[in-house]
Amino acid sequence: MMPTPERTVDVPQDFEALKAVILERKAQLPKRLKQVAAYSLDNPDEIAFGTAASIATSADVQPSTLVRFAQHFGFEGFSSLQQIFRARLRERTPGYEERLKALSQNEHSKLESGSIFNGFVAAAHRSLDNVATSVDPEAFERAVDILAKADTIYLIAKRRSYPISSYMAYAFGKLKVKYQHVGTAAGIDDDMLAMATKQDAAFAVSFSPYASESASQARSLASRRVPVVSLTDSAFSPLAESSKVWFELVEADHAGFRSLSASMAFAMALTVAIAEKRQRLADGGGPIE
Amino acid sequence: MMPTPERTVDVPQDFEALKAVILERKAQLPKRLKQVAAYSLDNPDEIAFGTAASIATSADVQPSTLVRFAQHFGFEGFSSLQQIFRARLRERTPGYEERLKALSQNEHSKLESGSIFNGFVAAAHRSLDNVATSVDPEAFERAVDILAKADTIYLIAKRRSYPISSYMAYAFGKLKVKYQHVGTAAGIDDDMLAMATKQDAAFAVSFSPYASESASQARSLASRRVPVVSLTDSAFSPLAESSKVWFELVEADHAGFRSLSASMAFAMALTVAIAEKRQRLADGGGPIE
DNA sequence: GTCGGGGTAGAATGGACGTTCCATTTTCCC
DNA sequence: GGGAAAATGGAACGTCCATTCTACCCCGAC
Repeated sequence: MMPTPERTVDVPQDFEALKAVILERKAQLPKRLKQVAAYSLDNPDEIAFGTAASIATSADVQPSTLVRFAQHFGFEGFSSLQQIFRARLRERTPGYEERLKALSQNEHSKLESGSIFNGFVAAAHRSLDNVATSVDPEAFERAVDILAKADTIYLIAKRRSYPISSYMAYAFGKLKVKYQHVGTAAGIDDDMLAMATKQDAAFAVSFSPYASESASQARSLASRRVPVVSLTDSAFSPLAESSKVWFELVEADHAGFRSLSASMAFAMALTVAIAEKRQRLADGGGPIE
Repeated sequence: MMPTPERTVDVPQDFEALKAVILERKAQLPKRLKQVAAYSLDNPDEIAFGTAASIATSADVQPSTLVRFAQHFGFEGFSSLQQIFRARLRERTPGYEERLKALSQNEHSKLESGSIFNGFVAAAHRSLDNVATSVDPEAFERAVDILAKADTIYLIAKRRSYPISSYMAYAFGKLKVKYQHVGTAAGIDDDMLAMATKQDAAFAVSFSPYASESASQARSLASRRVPVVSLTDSAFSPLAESSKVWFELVEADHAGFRSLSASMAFAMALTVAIAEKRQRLADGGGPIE
């Protein structure tokens, strides 16, 4: 009989390790065990809370298969494997709602401004969460493509959107990407835009209530076949119709003041992605490929 | 005998509701049940995962007390109360690390720009998390106080910080707070600042590498007893020494590009808090109180 | 002082749980 | 195609669980 104690050393001790091991050995697992492997990674919460019997039914295997599965990975039985799944829920970093709730319970009661501060942080978190799922990566790729190929990038933004374009202007400067910042000094904007050609491109940002200037400038550029990429907050935005690619980005708000965090993160990502693509186009733009 | 069905209507169905009910009735609970109430709110995870026996030991009561506790709140038995605690963990919004990990597993492999995008969103989240804990609410309160009492607020920011002050300028305009935006057109800045008096105040933003102008402007204002509030990224910032209140805010970065999300959220909160305090000062500034 | 009733502890109970075992089926190698 | 080894299904088992029940205790009312 083989002594058991030494086996315990390489048993996964946390969920990530377990997941890695399962994934690694999944292919070589027998049919039923593979079934359990798939189920366990797809429904970790069920494993954490369910009973062997209920999980077995749900995964369409026998309870004994669960035990064998656990033992295959070095656990003593199903129960000890289940501990890993429970620990995962215990230790999971709490959602920011909870973190901020905890925060506001501590600080907010002390000082009124604290709640304002927490409110904006929370709104920013929500916005970022939203943008992470709502931006279509393919559209993003197309936008990067258009702007990376442009000779000069025209940045169009007024009022609330202006901080975004001014960041991009700063970053483009650092990254040596040719740009024109439209919206700075009134009057010369249209003259500036009149010089744009098909070889250029524009990036326009406008949120409701839409600045009519931005819309008409975008329209004018589009009519002269200058490609326009835009960032706005609604499909009905006047910018959308003039744009080759456009992104809908709804910022969360606190007390009616909309966050800019998601737009900012988007702008940074776009800026860096453009610069990076330019780099590659410049390097690979020669004879090869 | 009283029919049971109607009792089920006011049984708490989620953790928040349960918590509220427990808190509400806690004071009037018998000794042992109060003990359980305290334990359950302090160790919700234990309730979720433990067995009645283990929880009873840990809370230093009898298992039967747990059952009575559950029944006191309208549950059929301890197990159904436990479901509430389990659901709480199940439905807890996952940490954004997990969300983004999941996201990047889907999208990133498809498109390279996706990873840039996700990276910036993640950096922004991290920044926000950091700022939520690092900003001292009392310092924030003092900053609000100084700036709310100022006649004119001078906004000082260059380069990377400029988008932040330009947002504040926009918002102050909307909120009818008198301000001067320093850093727009070169040359007239110092003339503008020369007009500042003790009745005014300044808000300066500068991150490393610090713009020497911003530092010297802040120093000049401070020497003339114009109160300065500043936002910077290090205790060694030249701004700190000139400031009555200053905030250290370290932004997370992705690929070397620092986020602006936390600074932006901070700026928004400060702006709105100032405006709100001004409102109150104006209203309550009269005879009463 | 004792009576009554809510509160509690702890043993009793019945059911469900994880696990084990073995007969059967499947897989793969000779 | 036969046979051994691995994999599987399903029943059996002993344990531990949540719950119930009953006796006891405490504490205020009369």
